[in-house]
Amino acid sequence: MDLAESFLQEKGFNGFSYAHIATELNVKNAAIHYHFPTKEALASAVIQRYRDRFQLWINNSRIKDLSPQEKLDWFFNIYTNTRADNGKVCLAGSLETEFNSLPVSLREQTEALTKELLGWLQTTLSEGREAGVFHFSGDPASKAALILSSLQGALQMARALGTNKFYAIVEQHKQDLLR
Amino acid sequence: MDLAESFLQEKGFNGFSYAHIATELNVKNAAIHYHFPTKEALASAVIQRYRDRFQLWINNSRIKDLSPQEKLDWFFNIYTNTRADNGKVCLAGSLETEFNSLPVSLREQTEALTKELLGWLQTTLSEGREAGVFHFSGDPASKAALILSSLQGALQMARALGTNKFYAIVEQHKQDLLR
DNA sequence: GTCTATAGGGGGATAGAC
DNA sequence: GTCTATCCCCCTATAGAC
Repeated sequence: MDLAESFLQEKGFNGFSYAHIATELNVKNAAIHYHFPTKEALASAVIQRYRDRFQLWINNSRIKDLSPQEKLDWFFNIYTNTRADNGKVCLAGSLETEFNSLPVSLREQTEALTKELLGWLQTTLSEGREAGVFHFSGDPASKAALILSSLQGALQMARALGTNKFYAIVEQHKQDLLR
Repeated sequence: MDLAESFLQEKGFNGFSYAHIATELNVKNAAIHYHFPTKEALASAVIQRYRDRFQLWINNSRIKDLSPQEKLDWFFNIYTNTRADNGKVCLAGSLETEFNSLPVSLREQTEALTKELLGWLQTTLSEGREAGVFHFSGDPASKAALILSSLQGALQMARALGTNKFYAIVEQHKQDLLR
């Protein structure tokens, strides 16, 4: 599952195969089919684990008790680390790009994951604006979608233009919010 | 080339085949190989045409003489129309997601396309800020990258969450700039 | 739980007739 | 310039031995 998750973020759903994983593990691809009968089942398990992990994080007091700025920094750092890790992209973004060729169960998982990321970000932005540390007009849901879409796009753009472009975008978001 | 361009934006480079195009045209795939010997050559021609088209647009007085706000609206409308057209995504975003599995010539084309989009957007943002109609702090290059990355991500996100989410992001960008 | 072997499909690309 | 026919590779998935 670790390898599948990495491949999903590095090559996309259509870009990796049982053979890639099997080779890395020094087993045959039939061994993987024993644990995950279909590629769809494998990817679904990976996304579910990813969602569970995020829920564990945001419900843990280590994150829950942070200030809005610290929460936002923590969130941005997830993406910075994703970029640093072999130029991976956001799991949600990767799946959305291939959405049209995805099995239905994976589309649902992708939708659920994206909504969970957006929901947490929206709440954090609301808290920060009420506390007077974030400044933006309009609906927190829209601002959250703007930021998440930009982070997804920034990780992709960094593949063509380099990591510095990604950093510039993150810094611009901070400036826009803290103005 | 029209079909290849559509497929690139709907299914990605690895998501379409000669057979798909041939079927639509009621010809055999060998006929396409006569005009474009490799898939790489076909995609490269499509991207080049896309770049040339964009250059024609921005150098045409119909766009060149618009106000900064009108230019930005025109640019946003390109993406709105892309979304309305079968849920396509940005060509640059599509290619960046599959960047790791792309032939070198296509990586270079992707990089060039992205830089051209960013360059025009940066210039337009600069003009608008100098004219006092756009408000943002920091480097126009960073703000341009933020907006472009968000538009790319928004088209992808709309596949999972619907067109309204895309509209909300565009409106939020306008509010952020015109505040 | 992993192996060998293989079925069955799709893909990019080419040869040679017309 | 398009056709038929085919090659060869990679893919997902399965059957059955161990």
